[in-house]
Amino acid sequence: MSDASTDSTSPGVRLSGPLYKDVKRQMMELLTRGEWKPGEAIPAERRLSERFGISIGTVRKAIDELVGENILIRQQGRGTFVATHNRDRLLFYFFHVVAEEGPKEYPDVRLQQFAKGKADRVAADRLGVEIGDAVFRIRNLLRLGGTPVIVDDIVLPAARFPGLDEKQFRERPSTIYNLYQEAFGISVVRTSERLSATLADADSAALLDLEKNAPLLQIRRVALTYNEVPVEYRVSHVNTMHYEYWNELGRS
Amino acid sequence: MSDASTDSTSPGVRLSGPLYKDVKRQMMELLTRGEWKPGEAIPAERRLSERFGISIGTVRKAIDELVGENILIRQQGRGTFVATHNRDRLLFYFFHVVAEEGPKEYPDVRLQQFAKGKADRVAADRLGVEIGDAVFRIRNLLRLGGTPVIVDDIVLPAARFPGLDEKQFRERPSTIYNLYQEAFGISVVRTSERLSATLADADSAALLDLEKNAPLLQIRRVALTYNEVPVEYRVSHVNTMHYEYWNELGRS
DNA sequence: CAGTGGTCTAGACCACATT
DNA sequence: ATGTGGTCTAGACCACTGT
Repeated sequence: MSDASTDSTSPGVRLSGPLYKDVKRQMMELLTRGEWKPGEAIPAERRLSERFGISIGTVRKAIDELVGENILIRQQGRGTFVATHNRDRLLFYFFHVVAEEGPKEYPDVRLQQFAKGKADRVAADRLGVEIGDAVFRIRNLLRLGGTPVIVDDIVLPAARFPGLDEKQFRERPSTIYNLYQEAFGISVVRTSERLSATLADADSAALLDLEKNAPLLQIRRVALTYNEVPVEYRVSHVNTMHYEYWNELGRS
Repeated sequence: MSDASTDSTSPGVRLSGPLYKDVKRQMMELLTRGEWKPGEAIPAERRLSERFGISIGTVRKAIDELVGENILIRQQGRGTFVATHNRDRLLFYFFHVVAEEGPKEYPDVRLQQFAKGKADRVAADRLGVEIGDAVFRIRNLLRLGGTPVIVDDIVLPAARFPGLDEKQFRERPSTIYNLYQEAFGISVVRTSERLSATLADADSAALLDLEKNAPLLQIRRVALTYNEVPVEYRVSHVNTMHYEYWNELGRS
């Protein structure tokens, strides 16, 4: 219990710095390797403290950080679970388009296009692949309150989504990120977005039931999984006539 | 030092729930009342644990939460300080307009207008005051990389900013939020923003050196101080030709 | 009831900054 | 050398969930 370097759960070597950071890193490896799967409970804190041969408080500190990054979820009396992508999580963390007044709505997603293609310069750069590498291109139209509000153009690196087909997108029971997680073991943990104002092109205008050159909010998003690895590039165009992009600053 | 209910630093009554939440609440009161001032160090953790008659770990947990809300700042070996508004903090937490490529820049702010007026319906609603209450209206033009990029229209409730005048805005040495804090004891802790796409009106177009009806990113921001009290309403219009609004989701 | 996470304690020692 | 926050320990007890 004392020598971590001979423990099967600790493939890495204890290098330096705080012990709880090392424990956190080891837990991340278990997650990345899929030994702890989304939706499952991880071992109890007491058990982990015994396994790692450390104090329970140190285990808690490691878990605290993973909970803070929305990778684990604590539930008093039940256990600590690996986070899954459900509707509520999407709505709470990743979907920031809201009505001017009233509660948050979940969008009605309709697939418009599904195609295989090659990565252009921008997508390759954002996804960390080579120009010309195989990608999937998906276009979705999102409705809120019954009217079309958002056009999503998604680019996925084909190498990470082997066998992805249109059917999976149509039959998706929950969110898109849930599909990535369930079917391909890819958990989106964080996204980075860049927003700008543009004018509607003919395509977007038609889909969103607007005049050409109407003002649209453009969102360019990169979705990242564990260890900051990019897995999706998405360009959204939002009609902000009745909906807006909501954001809070200074929370962390 | 042992009985919190007779201690001058603990005016409230211990009601229920976790002890550290109560300690946090008491520390918030000290901050709100100005007994702990921005830039100053608060008493050492050991001293606080003695003063409150509790364990040092419990004090740390209360401080942890305040640090997480950017109200206190820990510095190992030096102490724990009440957060101040300097350029770096603004840039890091509250200024999200960045160049498409390259590092973050601090904007060059130029005052365009300063006037006293009455709150309209929207401003009154956002600021939690009555329609017709006295307000200050400030217009700033912000330059990045030498060119005008943002027009800020700021509304401040006059009641909270007694004696504010144009001179203070012109001679401001640091950020606007620093002025609020230094001159009026108002610490902006968090902001809530709503973004949409609009077309430039004649005024904005002239200031930003654009054609009328050019697409602009509109940001409507409410700035909040301790306990979610609104203190500023601001509408920004951003030319996103060469700069964009940057955001990260899923961090917390 | 047993098992889980949540709170709280009372210390020890470490890393860092200042004097 | 002193004082600060940062880490880590080894427990106790509480609050909650499920059986």
